[in-house]
Amino acid sequence: MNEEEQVLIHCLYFTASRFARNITKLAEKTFDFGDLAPSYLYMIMIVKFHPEITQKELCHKLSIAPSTSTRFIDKLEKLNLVTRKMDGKQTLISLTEEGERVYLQFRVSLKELFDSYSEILGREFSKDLSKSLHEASDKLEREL
Amino acid sequence: MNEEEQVLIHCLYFTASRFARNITKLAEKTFDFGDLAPSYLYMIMIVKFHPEITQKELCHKLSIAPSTSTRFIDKLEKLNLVTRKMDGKQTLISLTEEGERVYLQFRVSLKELFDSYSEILGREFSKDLSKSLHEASDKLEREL
DNA sequence: CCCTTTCATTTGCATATACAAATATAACAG
DNA sequence: CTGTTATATTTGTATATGCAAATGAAAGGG
Repeated sequence: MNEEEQVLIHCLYFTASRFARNITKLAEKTFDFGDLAPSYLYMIMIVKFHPEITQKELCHKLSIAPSTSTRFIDKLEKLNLVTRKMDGKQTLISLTEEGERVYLQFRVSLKELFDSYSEILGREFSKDLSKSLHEASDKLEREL
Repeated sequence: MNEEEQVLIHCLYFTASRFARNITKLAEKTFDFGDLAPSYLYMIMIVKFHPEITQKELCHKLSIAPSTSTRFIDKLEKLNLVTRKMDGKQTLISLTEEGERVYLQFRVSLKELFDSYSEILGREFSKDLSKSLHEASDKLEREL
């Protein structure tokens, strides 16, 4: 194996970005929610489990920047999937009924996605990889 | 552990995107090349190892879309780091002398980045994770 | 040699995402 | 109660990235 390949295989930044692109492609194929990209659906899920969650908390749970969350919520609100409620400095987010419906569909798609990559990568391997990524993110976030 | 956390930890799409965001942040802190984002540097490295590589081959090695490669090369050419040579349908890319210099600096930064995440995540863990991601990407690309 | 098909690159357009600056609101010190 | 400080959100702006359509160039059939 030559030097180039060594670097490409061992650089976590490179392998992680590449893998994220590939799995995003798979997710986009699997989730068919019109113009809703996969990441919006995770936001919907978090809100489902935490009605009246603050925007800040949402950012934290999704590991996204506040500005990104503003734009996500703008879009979801326009689509009538969530509602904003101002509360002092904070903004509280909840699902609408339509949002609840989308959530249910999302759970079905999520299962499809899971089956889809499990078939390609192996069920155990996928599970372990996901767990490793989760832990690694937690550690990085603590340090950054 | 509740249902939400289960999903967030076990969905490879979610954990992978999140981790990619986090490690990108670290990479951007480490690589200080003015307005050159990390991904450009990988392109420079590939070209370093394969002078006169075709654009198509570059896309393949980096797992990026052709349009993305066009824009990357536009920028690198403008910065005088690579040259384009048209050859029939194809375009051949090579490094300029300035590009070679940037490559050398990049290698130093790459080592820093490696040390940086190794310290947070552990050397072996990082290596294994990177290898897993590499293999998983290969498998996904074969299927998609 | 022209016409059609094929392949590589580019361009137009759209989206996710971030950072920094601006804004809005609350909290606190005196 | 007022001025300052701290915190949450939004807005302006920029970049990476992709898809689909357009372009350009070669290759092959007649």
